[in-house]
Amino acid sequence: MRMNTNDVVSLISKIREKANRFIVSEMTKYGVEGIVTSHGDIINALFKNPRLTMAEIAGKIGRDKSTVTTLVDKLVRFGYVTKERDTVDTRVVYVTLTSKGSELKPIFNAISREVLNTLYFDISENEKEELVRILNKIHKNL
Amino acid sequence: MRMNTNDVVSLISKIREKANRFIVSEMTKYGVEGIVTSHGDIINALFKNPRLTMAEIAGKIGRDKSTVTTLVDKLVRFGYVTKERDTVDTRVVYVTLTSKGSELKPIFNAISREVLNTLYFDISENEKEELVRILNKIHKNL
DNA sequence: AGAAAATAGTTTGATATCAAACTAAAATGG
DNA sequence: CCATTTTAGTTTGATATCAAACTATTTTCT
Repeated sequence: MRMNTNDVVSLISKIREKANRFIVSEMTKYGVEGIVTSHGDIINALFKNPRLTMAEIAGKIGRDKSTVTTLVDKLVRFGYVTKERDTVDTRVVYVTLTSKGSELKPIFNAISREVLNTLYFDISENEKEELVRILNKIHKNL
Repeated sequence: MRMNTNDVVSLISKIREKANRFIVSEMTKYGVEGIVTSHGDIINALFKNPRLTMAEIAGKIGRDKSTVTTLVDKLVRFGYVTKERDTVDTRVVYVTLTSKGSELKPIFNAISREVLNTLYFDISENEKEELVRILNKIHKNL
């Protein structure tokens, strides 16, 4: 099969948008509103490391530090995280999960499973492995 | 291999962002600046149909009509397209390529080849077909 | 010790994106 | 024929995104 570049890139774009909409929609079902996937990336990063600097978050989620400022401030407003300035190096700001933020963990896990089940419906283990292997090659190529 | 949902979705997101950056960067190399991939989608649509309504463009590129208004206005400012109101149904606005817009065709084709060559480096025809087949399944699932 | 450079994070400005509301025109139905 | 509904596109407001510039602090170098 011979196909246009744009087909694959376009296909990947469409899948990504559909997946993002799916995730946002599932969040809403669990009563978690106003959160988009970038917020989710931050919270997931904090599940793994309960206390991160703004710079660490930016690095982990692949967003500009100015973007992270805006995203984190929104999560603060929603009560999911707190910001605190380091007392030793007052340039540094730490972000930590609140108890409300921690409560999102089972919800995020459930949504992950739902996305996984939907996305991988009728796709064999072989195909999954093949997909990830090829996508990793492509990721490396770009 | 057992992996997290977010890994695949995240991988797809990263590839899409890298591909978009690659394309924007290539555009700049050809002296085409200020154009992002959504503008490119509009121009590609016009390569196939030299005259489209705003609504048709929105449908073809999968963007909201208000977004298309903003994107098309920018392409007008840059001299790549013109807008003209239908004389029969004055609600309707047609978008057409200018000669300057048409000149982008060989550039877009060249960039497509470059993206293709880079993205598919060291990936066999078999792998390409497998990738597209599985991605289409996923797209359908979501 | 103090100046210069580097760093952390915020602010500013621009842009793409969407949803909702709006304006204006066309279509529909009574 | 006219009122109502529908449609096309624009405008408004909000938000995520980035780059550049900025402020404040720390580190480095002389």
